[in-house]
Amino acid sequence: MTRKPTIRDVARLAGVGIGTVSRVLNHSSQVSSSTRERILAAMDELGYRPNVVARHLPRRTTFQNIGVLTPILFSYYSFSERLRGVQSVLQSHRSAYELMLFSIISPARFHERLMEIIHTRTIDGLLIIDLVPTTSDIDALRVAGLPFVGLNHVMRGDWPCIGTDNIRGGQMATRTLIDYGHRRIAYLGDNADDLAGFVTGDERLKGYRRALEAGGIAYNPRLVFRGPHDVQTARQLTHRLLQLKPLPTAIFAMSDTQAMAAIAVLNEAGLRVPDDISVIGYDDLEISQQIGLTTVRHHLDLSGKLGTEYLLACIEENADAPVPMLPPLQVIVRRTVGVPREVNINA
Amino acid sequence: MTRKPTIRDVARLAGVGIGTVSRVLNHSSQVSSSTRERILAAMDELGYRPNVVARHLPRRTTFQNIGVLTPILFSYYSFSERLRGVQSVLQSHRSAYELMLFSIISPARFHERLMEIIHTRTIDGLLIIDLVPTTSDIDALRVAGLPFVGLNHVMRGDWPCIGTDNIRGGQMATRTLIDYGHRRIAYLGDNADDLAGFVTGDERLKGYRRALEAGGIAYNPRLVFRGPHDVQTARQLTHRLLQLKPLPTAIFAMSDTQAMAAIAVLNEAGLRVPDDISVIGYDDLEISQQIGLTTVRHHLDLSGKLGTEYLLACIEENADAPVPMLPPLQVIVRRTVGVPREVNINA
DNA sequence: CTGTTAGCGCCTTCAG
DNA sequence: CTGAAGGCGCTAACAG
Repeated sequence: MTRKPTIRDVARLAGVGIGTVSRVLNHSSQVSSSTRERILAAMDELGYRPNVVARHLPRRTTFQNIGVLTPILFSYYSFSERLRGVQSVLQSHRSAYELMLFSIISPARFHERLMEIIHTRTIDGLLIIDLVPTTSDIDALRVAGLPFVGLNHVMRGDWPCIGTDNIRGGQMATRTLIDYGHRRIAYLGDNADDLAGFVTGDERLKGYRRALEAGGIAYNPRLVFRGPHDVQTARQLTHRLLQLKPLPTAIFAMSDTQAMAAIAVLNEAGLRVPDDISVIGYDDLEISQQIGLTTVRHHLDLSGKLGTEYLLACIEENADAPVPMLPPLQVIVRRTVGVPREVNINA
Repeated sequence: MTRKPTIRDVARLAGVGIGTVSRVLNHSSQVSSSTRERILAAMDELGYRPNVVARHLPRRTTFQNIGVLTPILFSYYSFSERLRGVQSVLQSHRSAYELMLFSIISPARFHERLMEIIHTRTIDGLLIIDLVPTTSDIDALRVAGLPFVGLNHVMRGDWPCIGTDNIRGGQMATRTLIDYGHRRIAYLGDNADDLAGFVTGDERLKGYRRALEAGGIAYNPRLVFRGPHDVQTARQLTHRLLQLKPLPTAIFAMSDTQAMAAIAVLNEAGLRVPDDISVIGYDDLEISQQIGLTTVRHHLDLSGKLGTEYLLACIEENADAPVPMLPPLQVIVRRTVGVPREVNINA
């Protein structure tokens, strides 16, 4: 007998019925200590381990997992700060849910991936970050009876989500620069072509355009630099930006990561921030405070917390839990934005 | 009938046997298209969804999950970069494993948590990061037949792990400062008291001491600052460090996060880095390059990759896969370390 | 306190 | 091509 021992093997060896073995497995007090000992010994001798899957079938319980679906490679520091919020709620929650992390590289496969998760995974709820499910996605989620909560740019809808207004955030950032007197402002963001579906960058760009318009500044597409959301690309884009003449006097980067990369390149080129050129980011990472980056705070850690709490409420109360609200976006003024000054390194 | 429909309900409605329903569920070609249509219609009408757990029982398959066990709050940016490596391997791997994230706050509960994971979770393998399982932990893992790989400070052993030599890293960092001429070097690290079990900080401190010794410098415990591994604590510790007279001429921070916090506080106090005081970190986060932090590179992303590849090899080949080796540690010289200069802000 | 009996929902032979 | 039967490993009444 080389196969894994089952409850029946244990019962046979201990000379009892499988019911009794099941009782000791479930810590029932209804077993005399002598037979308990005998059964424990038998388990030990056989190296018996209860089959986790089999236990759930008659018991009709779930695995107590919640899933997080996110474009992880998108901007991983902010993801990390958000995840910290998720974890802190999960760990303090009375019913201990574990975390499954589903990430997608290509938004084109979002739908496909979602279906796969719904039908083959054992989760009790799903938190969908930075991605917006379509109507058919939502239907599928509902039909499957899988509670879900979105954490993204959608402000309201007939599905549960905690929205954050990226347009407004982009507008606030750009407006800040304009208020300082800037009129030639570049935008540094991710690539809409590759990332259709991850609309965050589009939204913030839209906010940028609105602020320009409100400030009476003409939109100039040559001041817009976009590419895949990673540090190397941000650096390359900044190098291209440095070819511009005249140079922009300020940059709005759609993420703190890109802002920091830009600042690095600017410094390497001999430009001082904010004396020669101003930079504002978006995220307010914990690290941004340390390096003095002026940025837009959208409460990453808190959003992870609220999203998770909301999801848990949806799972457990089953009713329509109240939708939590994130605090308003905030421009955090630090040291990378100043008044404009014309410089020309391309002279 | 308000309960969830089962395969039997579908069979009844479609007027077929459950075997045939099962066949269409499993995309068997052995079903005539007419009956398939009928069954599909019945499923649709009932809103039938196969029970995921029940499918696994007779099939004797696993859920294809791999777990990552880590002290997540420990230092989450480095965790994040490592995780990126894990995810990249998982997503490119032919058999699509999903990721379960188990984090522990208190190392005291490491063992307990591990047992819980082994016995109640459905994973095919476990990657244990920055934590070292005891002999009994390892036994339990083996008895349960759960493949596991460690990613930590243990360099070798009778269990599968990819080691990184924190002592040597700490030594290299400190040695670098000494080579620049520093003799009064502070150490900024995490708190051993709270975090017994997370020995990373102890190891790097040990390396610090060895380097001092080799450099003929007496160890001064008053130059050692330790506390919980978070930005606020790092800032407070740096403030305390600033009370010292004379001031140290250099700081070795056991993580880049702490190094950046320290630099921020130093700057706020009017000290310039590295002109007035030098700082070296440990991690080489992606962001560290951008801000010019001198640090020790231990290949975070790559370690996540190698660890995951190794684990997958252990799972699939079942044999003793060759233990991968991380490239050697490297001091990355950037702009936060210079020659010492006595300054006294406490005059 | 304990053994026995039904399932949990599905897959997989095995006959037809 | 299809139906019926017999598990997968365990839990949960139910009788004793």
